[in-house]
Amino acid sequence: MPPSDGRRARGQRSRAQILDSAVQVASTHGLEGLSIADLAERAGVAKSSVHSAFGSKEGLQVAVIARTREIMVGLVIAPALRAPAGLPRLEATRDSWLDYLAEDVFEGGCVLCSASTELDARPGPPQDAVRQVMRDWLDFLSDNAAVAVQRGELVAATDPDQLAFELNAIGMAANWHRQLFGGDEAVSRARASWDWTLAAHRPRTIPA
Amino acid sequence: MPPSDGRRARGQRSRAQILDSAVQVASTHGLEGLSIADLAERAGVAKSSVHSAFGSKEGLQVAVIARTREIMVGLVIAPALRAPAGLPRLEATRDSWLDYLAEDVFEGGCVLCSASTELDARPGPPQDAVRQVMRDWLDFLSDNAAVAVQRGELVAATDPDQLAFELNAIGMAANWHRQLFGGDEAVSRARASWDWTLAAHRPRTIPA
DNA sequence: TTGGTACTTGGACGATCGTTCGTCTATATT
DNA sequence: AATATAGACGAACGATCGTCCAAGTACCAA
Repeated sequence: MPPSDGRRARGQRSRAQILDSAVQVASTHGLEGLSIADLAERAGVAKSSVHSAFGSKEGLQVAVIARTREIMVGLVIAPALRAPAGLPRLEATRDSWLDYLAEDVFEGGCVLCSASTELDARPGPPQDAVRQVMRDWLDFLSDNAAVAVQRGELVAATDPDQLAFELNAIGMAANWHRQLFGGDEAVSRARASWDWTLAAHRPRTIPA
Repeated sequence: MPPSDGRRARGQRSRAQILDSAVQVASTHGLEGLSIADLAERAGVAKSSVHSAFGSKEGLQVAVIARTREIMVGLVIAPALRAPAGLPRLEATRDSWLDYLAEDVFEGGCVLCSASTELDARPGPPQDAVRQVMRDWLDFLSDNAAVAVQRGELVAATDPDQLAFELNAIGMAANWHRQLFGGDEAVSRARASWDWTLAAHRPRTIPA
């Protein structure tokens, strides 16, 4: 409790601590619903400390987006990268993503989903940040779809960008449905949709 | 300018006027971003007038949701009802919905899409209102899918609720993608996905 | 040991928030 | 014509917002 450790280390640790609770708050109250005073109280520090740690509320929002990206990469992308690029990696992404949603990592659901919707009409650095994150995410899906096509795991007629659009739509809808209506129906439906969609693009297979 | 008309009529007209601009503001700044002072200034009335017209900010939010539902019904549901129930009505819904999105009726995109995401972790009357609206919407899709199955327009193996989940996911993703990235790519991709998905469930047809 | 740096703190700033109140006027009712 | 009412109004409420500033303190490097 007393500041026996280095000020620098303590500062960064404090910043990370604030950020983690900020991510949780943002998942339920949105990026605009973040309150510096509230975060300070949660972390047990002065309000001005929170402010100076991020420069401004906008800086805090950008930091929350960056931190959320880190978490998402660790929980969804990293496990998928253990599978070979192409169709296996897409299937692994399906599993890691839906598991991530089913486990309610964030109290209010996927922060990137809500943040990208919240900011989609409000230009500025936070919007730029979340747009880039989602762009990278769509590219990740599209790139693996392209590899799958190249390897013959999916039919040549498959449009990688179109497939990425559809798979992302299903996952985001799963988060939306689960948060709004509750239960496990959303995740199971999303899994069925991913399976169905991928199967429909496989060669030598007639979709049921 | 001078209040020559009836007070009652003027009151209701003023309320409707405020509500319409509130819907526009909500599409960009969210339901929580609504400011009574801002709406009063836009309508040229006193701040207290706006407040008393809706009772509270929460009442204003519920009224905005109800008004948005009316607009959506008029622009999306009503045109679709001119087509026969079942597959034709689903296809008409695809057209009216995607046209509605492409025309940018709301500056910040579909209010129901953003509101349902914004409120999905904040219980209360506004959340109840938007949940019911979305429930009705999903039922509308599901009911027509069921009719289509019953009439043999879609294969018997089709799960109406599953199909409604997927079609809704595509449309909401279209709104999301269009708002975040701009352009017409989102709408055209959504149209292709609707077509593809419906075609895949039609009998005697092998999806390409 | 001595500066300089990094971080925290409490206090205060103006602005804006939703809300409440008393009052006035034009309308509707009788 | 007399009365009740609905709507709009301006002023002010306390609370909270993000931001800024001056001071204090523990760390680091010289």
